[in-house]
Amino acid sequence: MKVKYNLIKEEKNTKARLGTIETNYGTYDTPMFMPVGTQATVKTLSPEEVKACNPGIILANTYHLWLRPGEDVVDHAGGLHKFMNWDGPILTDSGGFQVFSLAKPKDITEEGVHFKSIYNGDELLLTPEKSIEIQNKLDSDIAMSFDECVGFPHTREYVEESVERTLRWAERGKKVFNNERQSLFGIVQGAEYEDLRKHCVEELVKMGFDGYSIGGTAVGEPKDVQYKQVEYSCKYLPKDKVRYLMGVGDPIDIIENVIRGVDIFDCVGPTRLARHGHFYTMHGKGNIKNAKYKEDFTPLEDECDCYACKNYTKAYIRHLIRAEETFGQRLLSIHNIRFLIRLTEELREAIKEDQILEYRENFIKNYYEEESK
RNA sequence: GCGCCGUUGGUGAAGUGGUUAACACGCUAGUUUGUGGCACUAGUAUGCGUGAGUUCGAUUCUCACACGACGCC
Repeated sequence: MKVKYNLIKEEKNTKARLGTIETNYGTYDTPMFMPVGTQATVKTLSPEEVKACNPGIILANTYHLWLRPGEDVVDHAGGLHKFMNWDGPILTDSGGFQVFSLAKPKDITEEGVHFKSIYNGDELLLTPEKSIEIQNKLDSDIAMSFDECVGFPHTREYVEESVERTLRWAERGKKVFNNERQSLFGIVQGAEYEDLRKHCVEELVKMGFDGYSIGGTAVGEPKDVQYKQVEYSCKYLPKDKVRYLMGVGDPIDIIENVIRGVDIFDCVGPTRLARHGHFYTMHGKGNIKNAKYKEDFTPLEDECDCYACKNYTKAYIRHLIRAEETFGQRLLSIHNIRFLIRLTEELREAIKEDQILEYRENFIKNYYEEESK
C-alpha cells in the first residue's frame, strides 16, 4: 500500500501538525523521529533494542546497500525487512546525500552521478532510474527520489540549475518506479530561496508523490538559514501529505521545525554521538568521558525510561566507553534514540494541548541554562 | 667489592652547550545533523635522578653520591 497521512490537528499558535501515517507495517503518530540504519542496521543495536525505543519508521541507504551487499542479495533474501529482521516500516534514502558527501562537482552530470566505490575503487554511475530500481528491489516501504543535495554555501545560479536537474531526475525516477507495496517521496530543494522552493514544490506536486521531503538541510548551514528553508518549503506543501525533513536534527532543531510544520525527522546524531561518548538529556548534552562522571552511580537521566537508564550508571557506561567496549556504545545509542523519540512524544502532547510555544520555551531553558548533572 | 651501561612528563621514549624539550600513548576538554562507525581539533614537563664544578650560559661537559640493569670475583 501507499503510505497515507492523516492530519489530526494543527496547533493553534504555530504551523505544528499532529497526525498519523499509515504504512504496510502499522499506523504511527507524527511528529516522528526515524533512527538511521544506513547499512541495514542501526549501528550497534539489534532490532529488538531499536524496537524498545518505540520508533515508527527506520531508515536505510540505497547507495551503501547497492555497493554492499548489492540489491540482488537483499532481493533474494526476500527484501530488506526479512534480510534485516525488521518488521516495521523502512524508508530508504536514494543516495542523494552521498552526492553531497562523496561526489565532487565534476562528477555530477545530467545523466547521473559518477562515484568511485569506497570499497574497491570501481567507477560507478548512479542515475535516478538506477536508484529507484535498487529501491524497488530492496522493497522498503518508502523510496526517495534521487536528488542533488546542494551543500552550503552555494551560488543562486548553481541552485537554480540544480533544482531543475533534481526535478528532471524526480520525473525520470517516477517513470521507472515499479513496486506496488512501496511509496515514493519527492524531495524539495532550492536552498534558502523562497521562489525556488515554491517552484520546486509546485513542480513536484504536479508530478504527484506519496509524500514530500525537504532536502538541502543539515549540510553545514546556519540555523536561521535552515529554519527559513523549512518555512519556505512547508508554506507551499500540500497539507494532506506527510513532510519529512532530511537529516535533521538535534533536539532544538526538531522542536523548531515541528513548529514550522515538519512531520518526520531523521538524524545520525543520536547514534554517532553515542559512539563517541555523548548523550542527550533534558538538561543539555553530556560527554560521558568527562572526569566528573567517574564515580557517578546515577543513570544518564533520572526521568528516562530507556534500557540503559533503567539498568546502568554513568560511571559504568563511562568505563565501557573509555575501554572502547561496544556495549557502552550500544547503551548510549539506545538512550539517545529513545531521548529523541521521547521528545517527539512530548511534542505531540504539546500540540494536542496547543502548548507548543510554552514547551519550546521551557525546553530551551532547561537545555541551555541548567548544567547536565 | 670491581667493571660497564643507564637514570628526560602519568607511560614508552627522541634530542641539543644557548629562543617555545620531538613523537606516540594516556589524561583534560571540545566538535560531529538524508553516517565513507570507533574520527577529528585543542590543551597537557617552569623541567631532563641528587649535589657540586667548568662556562657568559648546562638537561646536554666533568666529579661525587643515590638508584637500576648487566658482567666478573
